[in-house]
Amino acid sequence: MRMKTIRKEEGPIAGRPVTNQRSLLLDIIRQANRHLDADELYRLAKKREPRISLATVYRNLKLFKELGLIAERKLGDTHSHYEIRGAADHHHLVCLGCGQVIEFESPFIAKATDKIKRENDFDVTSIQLKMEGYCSKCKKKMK
Amino acid sequence: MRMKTIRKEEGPIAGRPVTNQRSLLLDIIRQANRHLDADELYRLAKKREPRISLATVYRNLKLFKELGLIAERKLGDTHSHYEIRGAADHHHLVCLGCGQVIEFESPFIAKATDKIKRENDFDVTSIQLKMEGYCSKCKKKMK
DNA sequence: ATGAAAGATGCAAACATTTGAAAAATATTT
DNA sequence: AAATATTTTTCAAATGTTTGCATCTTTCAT
Repeated sequence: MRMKTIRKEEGPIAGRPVTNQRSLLLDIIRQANRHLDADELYRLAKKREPRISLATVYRNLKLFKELGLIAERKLGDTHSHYEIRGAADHHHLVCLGCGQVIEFESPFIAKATDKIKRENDFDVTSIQLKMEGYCSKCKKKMK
Repeated sequence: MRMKTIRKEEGPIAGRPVTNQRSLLLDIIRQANRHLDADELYRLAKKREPRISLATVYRNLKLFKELGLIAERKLGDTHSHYEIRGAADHHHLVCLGCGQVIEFESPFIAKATDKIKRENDFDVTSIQLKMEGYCSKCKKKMK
């Protein structure tokens, strides 16, 4: 029995060369059930592909994001985290006082997105919504 | 007639020391009717305050953002732009193919924000919403 | 299979932003 | 008005991310 050939259109990385580095990176992100940052991903990848470079990690993160496979999270000031993009998009509310992060979903946002897509005939591959401000505790402290 | 003393609570930079650098930076941002990036702001500020440092620019941009005075825009990959925050919040739709940026407002987003504020008793000082994807032209090109 | 073309990788360097620490400025208390 | 406490500024160094270029790999068409 012959192996079935995988044509490019069928793979998740549509129309792009499938390199070892590329599928390794996507594998790692898929199997990690958490937010990873670029450096964590780089160190995990090095275990199986020791010559991989950090630039390749960044370039592929950018590609995966553009293809809508992962979501980039910029919650703190210093660096981004990445995670597999599941069915429901969720967003973040960040308190500038104590740093707590509240995740939320919103049917209003989903509606807004649909409308935007329709009105502009756009194929939206990623949504980044972050609201910042002060939670009730931190509000009080500041008075 | 005596000059009226300005107490800190009355100024726009609530409860913070009003330094030359700080008010200069806010002035420049106010008078520029466009998105400025950190480096542009730095060079403009240097004309009036030659010893100002880039670190001060960044630290104050961060402060102004937290106070809700300006909005940070992360439209490209490389660096942020900043603008005075007007009455109506607007958001951005970025095409990853051709780079065009469409600004939009949405009552759905406003509703979502209100709800989030109420449900979490949060004081929201900034909203960053960016959608990325492919416009109708770029969609077709990719086939 | 083979060769040409397109695209990806690794390295090093550039760029953008954040941070620690000492000195300076501003605000508060006496 | 002086002394003290608080916050900001500057400089330099560290961190995080992007990019140019030469080389290598994958894909496509024969």
